Amino acid sequence: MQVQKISIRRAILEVAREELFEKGFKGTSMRSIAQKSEVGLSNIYNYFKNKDEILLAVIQPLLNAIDKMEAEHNDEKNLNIELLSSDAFLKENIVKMVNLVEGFRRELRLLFFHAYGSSLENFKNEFIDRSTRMGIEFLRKIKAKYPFLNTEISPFFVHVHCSFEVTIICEVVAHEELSHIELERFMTNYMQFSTAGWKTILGA
Amino acid sequence: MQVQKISIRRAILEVAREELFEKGFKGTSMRSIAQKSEVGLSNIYNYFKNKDEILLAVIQPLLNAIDKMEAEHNDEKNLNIELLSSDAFLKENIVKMVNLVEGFRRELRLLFFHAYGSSLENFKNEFIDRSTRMGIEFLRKIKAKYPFLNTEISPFFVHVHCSFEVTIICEVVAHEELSHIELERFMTNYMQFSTAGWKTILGA
Amino acid sequence: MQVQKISIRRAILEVAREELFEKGFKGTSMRSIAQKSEVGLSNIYNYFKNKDEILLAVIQPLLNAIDKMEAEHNDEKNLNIELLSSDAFLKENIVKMVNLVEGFRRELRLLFFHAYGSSLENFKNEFIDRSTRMGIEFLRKIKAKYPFLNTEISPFFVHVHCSFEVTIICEVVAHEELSHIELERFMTNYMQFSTAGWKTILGA
Amino acid sequence: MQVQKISIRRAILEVAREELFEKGFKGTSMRSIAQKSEVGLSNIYNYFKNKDEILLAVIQPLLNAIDKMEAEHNDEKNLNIELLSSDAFLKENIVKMVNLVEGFRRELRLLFFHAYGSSLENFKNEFIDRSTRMGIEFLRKIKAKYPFLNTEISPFFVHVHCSFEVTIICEVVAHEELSHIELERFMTNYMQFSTAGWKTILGA
DNA sequence: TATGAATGAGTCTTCATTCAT
DNA sequence: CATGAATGAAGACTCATTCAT
Repeated sequence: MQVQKISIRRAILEVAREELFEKGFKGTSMRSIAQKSEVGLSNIYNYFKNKDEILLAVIQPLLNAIDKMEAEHNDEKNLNIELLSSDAFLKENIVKMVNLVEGFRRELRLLFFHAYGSSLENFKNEFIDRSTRMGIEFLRKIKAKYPFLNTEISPFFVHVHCSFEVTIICEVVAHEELSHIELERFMTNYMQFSTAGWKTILGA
Repeated sequence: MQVQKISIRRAILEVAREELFEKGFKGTSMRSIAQKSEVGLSNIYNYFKNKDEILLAVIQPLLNAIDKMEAEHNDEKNLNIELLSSDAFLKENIVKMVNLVEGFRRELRLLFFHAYGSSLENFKNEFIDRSTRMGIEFLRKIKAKYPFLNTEISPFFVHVHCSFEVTIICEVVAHEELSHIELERFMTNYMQFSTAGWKTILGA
Repeated sequence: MQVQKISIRRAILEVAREELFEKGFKGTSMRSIAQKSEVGLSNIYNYFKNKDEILLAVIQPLLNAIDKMEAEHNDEKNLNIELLSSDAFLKENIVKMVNLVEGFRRELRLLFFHAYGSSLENFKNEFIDRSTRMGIEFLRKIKAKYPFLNTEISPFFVHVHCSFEVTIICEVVAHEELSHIELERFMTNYMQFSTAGWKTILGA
Repeated sequence: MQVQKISIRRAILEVAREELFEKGFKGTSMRSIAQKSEVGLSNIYNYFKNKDEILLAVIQPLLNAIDKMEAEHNDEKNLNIELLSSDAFLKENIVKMVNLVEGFRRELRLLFFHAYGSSLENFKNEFIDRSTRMGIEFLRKIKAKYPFLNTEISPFFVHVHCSFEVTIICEVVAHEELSHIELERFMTNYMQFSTAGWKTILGA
């Protein structure tokens, strides 16, 4: 019973994953999930409240990974000026992002590009807003620790910067064909660009 | 006669504009346009071939403005290293973008966020790709003119950079509430950031 | 005025011909005729009562040719037993048919295959019925002239035979790719077949 | 449950049959089927993928019968010259056809005359083509067995002959009013006609 | 004569979800 | 827990024809 229940749930999810990845949220129909998973259409509703919840379940692992990343990012130990402008720090960040992409490419594509019509439709913006708040808070704390820094930075600039980071993720997700070497070159360019930028802005 | 025809076309378009701005392409139904404009549903098809064409008509002014911007941007006279790293040049660019946003905020929102299902669904990506090609070409020419420059820049970085610019537009579009002064501050920050970044990368 | 009227009528017809030949009666829309002939949609109704009448006008030349053929076929001078079973007579008939096809291939295709929805939808059957009546009458007369003949022939057989002749037309129409030589061979076969058949049946 | 499903499917089919027989494929609307069968319009789509599939279901018994006839017709044991020119063989064939008509009159009318717009639109031609291929093959084999026969028969004549057979079916279908006795007389005539024809052609 | 505008009924199909059993 | 049946609103688009001017 319990066992079977789990196996059916899994069957539904496996099929739903493929369908969602392939056709996006709107393009995926409950019917097709039912047929391909060989679970009765209405029975699906015994396992998931609605289509949206299926999407959530499919995306959940990615959501967890993102949460984890956010938590780490927000860690107090990062409150360090040397870290901030060091290549290592930046590199760590970007590598994290790339890892995320490589671990969850299809989920990210679904979440960022094909969640139209679902409750996650605005996830990207919400994520950016969350990051922005954290970024501003971070600047506040840094200022407290290193008073000589210029932190009179436009909150909207922080916002846009967070949006940039998501943009990078999106672009890497979208360009599956990128070779590893091309990605390396990009990262080098971006790090130089970004480090120089931040140094100038912070007056560090 | 002629007058009336135009007036009805206008009536349809006005209603369609509102509907599209409000509910996006998919969310807008021909029925609702017909009802609200008090034009017979089938009669609409005497004025527009299909729903997509209505969207096109609504978006056209924006499309024209974008074309114009692209053309200017691509102008040969910009092939100048001093311009490139000058605040003035950058500022001009960003101001153009902001103007575009202020003139076509709702159209841009429609085009970039709610064109799902229409022929303009991929406009953003196509625009970025176009910009990328132009950007790479620009770097090639600049290199020819100033051989000492480092232009070994990852094409994907150029791509991402173009994507950044679109991101800025999107963010400004999305944040209607931004005060002019906050916008100014953002622009200052961004220009510093960006100029420093490009200088470093180009080794200029 | 009068001149122009005729020229417009002609313009409509020319376009309609193409459209009808290409897409059949149902597939041809008044709108497309209007657009391609550059005549106002509603103006067409000043020249033709409705879509059906356009079809009639297009088909008219063929209808005339068929009428003429029917008239000849029914000519008293054919009331001759030697003619009946002679190759020459048969050959004449079949050659007439082939000529008809070569002169009006597209019209025939339209009339026989793509008149669905029009008043000519049943032309084929009506034509066959007419031919049948004539055929039966012919047999009656022949019997009067040559009493020894067996003319106790099933009326339905006559009907089917007429249907066969139309079938031949249809098949020749449909197989545009037939070489002349292949057609000749077919005609030889058919004439042998048919002559032998009729001789046996008539007991001649 | 299972019972009801079948009963509803049957209800739909019964109504659809009548409608299709009465008004043809194009003339039959899903709406009318829904209303007359008292099944929700969209519910119909739980039983049939689309209108075409309903037609298929209605026609299926006929299709099976035709398949069976084709298979028998193609049987090796028919490869016999005596059979070929014997009345018995011909009679068997034609009787089969007449039986088919009497068993499936309305289906045949639907299939041959009113399937416009469906996937069976070209069934008649496809059937004739299939028969033609079989006929030509048959002649080839017969020639191998009886080398003295003239089998230099125009492929197009074979084609037309197959078309004739279908024509007979069509005509019998169309003339419901035919008495049995009239049909018998027709068959006698046709057999005489046809036997004489083939004998002459084959030089047998 | 000519035109643009209008009509209105019509087409098939899709979908997430719920209900009764 | 499972199922088949049902729902009902919604979707875009087509067409021959007529009307008012």
